Amino acid sequence: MLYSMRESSHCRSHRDPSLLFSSLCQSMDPSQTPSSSYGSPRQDVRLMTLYEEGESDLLPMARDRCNTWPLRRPQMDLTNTTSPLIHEGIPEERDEFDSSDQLNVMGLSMGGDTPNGLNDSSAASVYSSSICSPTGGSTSLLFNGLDTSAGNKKGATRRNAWGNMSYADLITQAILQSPEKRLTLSQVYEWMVQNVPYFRDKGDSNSSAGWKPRNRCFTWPMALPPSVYMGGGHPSISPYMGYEGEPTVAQLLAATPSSSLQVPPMDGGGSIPAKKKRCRRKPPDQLAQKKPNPWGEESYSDLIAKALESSPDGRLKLNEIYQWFSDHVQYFRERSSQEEAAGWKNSIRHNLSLHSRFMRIQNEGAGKSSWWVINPDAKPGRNPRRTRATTMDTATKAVMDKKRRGARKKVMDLRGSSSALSVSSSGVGGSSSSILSHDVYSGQPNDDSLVSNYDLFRTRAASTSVVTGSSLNRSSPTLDQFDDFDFPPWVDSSGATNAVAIPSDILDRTDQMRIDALRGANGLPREIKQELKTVIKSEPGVAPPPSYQELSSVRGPQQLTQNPLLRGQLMKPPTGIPYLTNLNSYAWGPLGVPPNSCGVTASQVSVQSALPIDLENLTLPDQPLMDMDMESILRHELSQTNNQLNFDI
DNA sequence: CTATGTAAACAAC
DNA sequence: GTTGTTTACATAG
Repeated sequence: MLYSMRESSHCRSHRDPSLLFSSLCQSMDPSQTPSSSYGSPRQDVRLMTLYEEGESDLLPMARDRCNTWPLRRPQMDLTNTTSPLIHEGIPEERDEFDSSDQLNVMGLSMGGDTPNGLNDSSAASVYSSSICSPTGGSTSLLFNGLDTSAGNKKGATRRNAWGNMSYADLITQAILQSPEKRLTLSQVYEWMVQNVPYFRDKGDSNSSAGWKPRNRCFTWPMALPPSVYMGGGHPSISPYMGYEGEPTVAQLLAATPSSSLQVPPMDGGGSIPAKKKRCRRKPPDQLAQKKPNPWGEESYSDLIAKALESSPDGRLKLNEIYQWFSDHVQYFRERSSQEEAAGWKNSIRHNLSLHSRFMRIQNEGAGKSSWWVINPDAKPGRNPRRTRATTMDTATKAVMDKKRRGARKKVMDLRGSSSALSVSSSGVGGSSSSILSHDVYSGQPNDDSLVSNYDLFRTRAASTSVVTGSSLNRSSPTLDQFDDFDFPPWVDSSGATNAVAIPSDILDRTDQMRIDALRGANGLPREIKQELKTVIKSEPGVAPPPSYQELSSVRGPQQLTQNPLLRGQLMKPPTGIPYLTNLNSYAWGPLGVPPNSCGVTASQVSVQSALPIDLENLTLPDQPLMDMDMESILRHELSQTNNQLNFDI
């Protein structure tokens, strides 16, 4: 019961009345009181509403972290409380409460503001049955009239944050007051919100959170002093960020009802709160401002982009981005305290990670934060976000399944026709296209397929290992979603190599894909060159170079296509790499773009110049990425594995 | 439906 | 604690 507040309090609980109690109880955190709504949730001691209303002699115990009320007691058998059925009650509700007392206290604590009153001191604890609504499938909670509280009455020595009434009593009241003596779970919730001040304060519209307290919302303004951009001196700041004169959002918000701003009403009375109290909700008067955010029109990603663009190097570390926000946007400056900034900093990080518009470049040295840069291949304006795994699980996965079936069939056909599909590999560089950016996944070989596939498969592992190399262990647990994908034999289900291992030195040297290395391709250590020769000259099957998939698993597709640090002076053809000529011999176009550009090659080249040289060469395509098909992939792999396919089908 | 904002879990460092 | 990734959800358009 104590765990997974978020999970069990989600909408699921609305469908399962058995979760009512757990949900309700999980939502009870005595540390979350209105008076502490802007404090740290981890602060320990709180004054509860009731105490603030005159019973401060009954102070709660200080505790580290408690998501329920009351504390677990030793005699409780938690195994029986993890998912109590509603008709069973829960231990907390069974033992110590005097319903009459609670009701009286309840009436007192509610200050008489309950519309229907709570004067029925005979109300019993709730032991309800449930029936399914024939219409909406919503389950109604019925008060079945049993009063089992008689044997459990003890002194009313305990208080809840909302008063002395137990949940059972509250629910009882709710049900008894309903015309039909039955309520759906959501109606019970609503009743709570409307009739109990404590819950009213917790009536966050995020219904999945129930009354899970969210006592911090620093990203949407309260009624605060004027919030304006501080864009002066920064030409990248658009005029709207502005400056003076026009009424600010915050000013407009000053007259906003607190219910929409998560300002806890401390009066404990009267007003029926808005049902939806998501803190982001814009007050009506702000809708007319056409400012989607309290700081202005620009999104986080827009601002991040501005920050990066305003940087001399076009790159910033995370904390520098933070600082830019604070320095240039008053809204964020006004929320610079650690606690207040947590929200918008989180949003910044979220946006950085989420948008293909941004790229992370591993900084040198352990413990140093990365550089963030604008993805030079990002389209102007909006760029796609990564597709979420849920999408992957549904439509895309269906596409993948279809593709996979086709691939299997091809493999079987190939096997059947010949075990020796003779080597027709185009050589080391001939199969450099990434499976991750191949239409194997999307079936939409249009211009967007590269991006979309990248987005789709920019997992944590891929994206992290993209540039860092050494951070391969920083893998995403969500890679599990690919468990069902038949990785090629050289790639195990987690994306790592299997049948054909990546030479460890190659993996290790992906660390060289760092900002410093990106500044020039000259001066590569002699030993690396030698390794390069060794790898490249290796015979297939003896020391096969990593296939495109392997490298993709290390580098990811994005960094195959871009390296913003090579823009400008860095976007020049690599020089002084004579040993590349046989593999990297394309002519450079006038803009440093190889003539065989297929839309991604321009930045491919730039990346290659920044890679450890062996990796660059090993991934050089001498045919456009998009021209690869499954058959050529298979042929290539046959050529690289002594003509033995080892698909684990 | 998409874009965005917000919150949070989680992992690596 | 910071950084980074990801998921989930709410809201606006």
